[in-house]
Amino acid sequence: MGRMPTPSPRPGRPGRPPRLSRAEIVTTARRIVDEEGVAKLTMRRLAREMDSTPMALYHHVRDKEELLLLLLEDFAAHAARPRLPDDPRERLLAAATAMRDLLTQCPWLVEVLTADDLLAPSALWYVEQVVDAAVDCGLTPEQAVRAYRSIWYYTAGELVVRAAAARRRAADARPTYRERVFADLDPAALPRLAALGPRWGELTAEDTYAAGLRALVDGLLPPHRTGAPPTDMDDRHDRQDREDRRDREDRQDREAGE
Amino acid sequence: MGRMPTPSPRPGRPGRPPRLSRAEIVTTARRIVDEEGVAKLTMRRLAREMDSTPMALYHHVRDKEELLLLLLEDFAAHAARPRLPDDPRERLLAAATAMRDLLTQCPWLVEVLTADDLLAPSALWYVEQVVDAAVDCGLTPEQAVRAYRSIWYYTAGELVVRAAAARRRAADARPTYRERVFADLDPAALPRLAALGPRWGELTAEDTYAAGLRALVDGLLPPHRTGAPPTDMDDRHDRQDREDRRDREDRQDREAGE
DNA sequence: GCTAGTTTTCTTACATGTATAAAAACTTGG
DNA sequence: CCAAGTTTTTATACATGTAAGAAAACTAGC
Repeated sequence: MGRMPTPSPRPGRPGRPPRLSRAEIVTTARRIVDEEGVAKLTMRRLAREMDSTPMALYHHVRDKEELLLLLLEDFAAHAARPRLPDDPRERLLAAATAMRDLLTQCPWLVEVLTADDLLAPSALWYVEQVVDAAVDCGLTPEQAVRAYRSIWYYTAGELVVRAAAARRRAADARPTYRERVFADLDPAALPRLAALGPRWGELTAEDTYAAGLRALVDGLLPPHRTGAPPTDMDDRHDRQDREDRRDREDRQDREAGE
Repeated sequence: MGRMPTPSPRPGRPGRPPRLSRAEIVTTARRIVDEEGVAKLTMRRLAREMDSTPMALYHHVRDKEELLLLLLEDFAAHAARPRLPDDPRERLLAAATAMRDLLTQCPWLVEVLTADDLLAPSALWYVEQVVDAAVDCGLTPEQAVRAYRSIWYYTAGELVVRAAAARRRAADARPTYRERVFADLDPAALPRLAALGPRWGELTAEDTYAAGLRALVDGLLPPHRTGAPPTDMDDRHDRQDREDRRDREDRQDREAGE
């Protein structure tokens, strides 16, 4: 089929003019993933969809992993960035949560997560917000990076584990291993787990990301200096508005345009 | 080659007598991994090593993933379990750290981690210890399980990310993507990260597992109720002997036999 | 010994990611 | 128009996990 190779194939350029482009590849890949799931995205399928050959793709993309990373970049670039609270601690929590929400929507992420500890360039915005908020909470830049790393480990782990659990559930409920293991626990050797017994399943199904994140952040940041610890269990609405809030808002507004 | 199929092939059993066994498969697989790395462990190679065919393996093992899980089980079963401190908080930290140390030694783990949120049966001992310690710290069993899950996410994430980083380093230092991304950060959009700049690399190389774990546990457990925090930094020897300590020790001793 | 049933093994085949090398489609300089 | 150089595409090939089904090697009943 006659597709435009690319609006401007750079006229004076030597060599065979390209019929494919990274952008088109990513677009097509995304369409396949959106329509039929990431499992259907194979290099051959993608090539066929573009009236090309598998190996032609490899001149635009190093390997499939890079393709998935580009997919993530594309997704992150087009995602709306949330408005973050002013209080630095809440901002940190919100940024981390938003990052996690974003990544949860990317089914191809799991295969990329095991391959790169950082994310697509567009996702770095979230990293920046977390680090910045941590500094505003009183950490040094170095401590803030370490704090971010801990949060990232926690987040990445949650994503990987939950994605795996979902995949396993999808693969028509095979009662493998794990179920068998938990069926016959030795109460003498593992009393706590045996006592939990069948409830383990429902407990691990809970979404505890937010609670765990809060705990982690509690431990990472210097102690709260809010008024009365016992009474402010849910004072997440009272803005303390301590510092340079305006600066940050300006910055955010400028970048929020997508 | 004439190998014993298995000492006792259950004499009265109908059907073709097996030449392979799970145990032998796991043993051979482990040898290959130990000698030449997990990359060399393929179903074909494993079969050849046992004078068999790839598909014969599939009657003893559901798929390669289960094989890797069995490898982990084998490893965990033969690993020495550490003696844990008495203070429940320190015990929790020690158990989690020991678990992580164990898993760090399993190069095949990364491919399994994305597939199962729990581990081999033998590794459940660590889970039990963490949950038990958390309960001793004052959490309800439900809270303890949630706490364990948070710790597991953190631990799994760290393992996955670090393994990926190591793999990337091994694949002859290709300056892909990530490096390029961090080379040209926009200081206006990402001031914190840009300011870190080249130091990001060294900071992410640090091993901060212990610190992050401590922070997480700090946040997960109810506040410390030790007498004078500054003075008893290392009172891990003064047994508080609150509860059934003897029971636990007995239990531990019994199982410590490798 | 023969047949039926059962369990394990083997043969063949397919889809996948991707390495290697050849071919194609251009540009530029003669 | 032709030769050399450059970039993209194609053809072919290989290793991998594993599905499907045939074959082999045994036991029990006749």
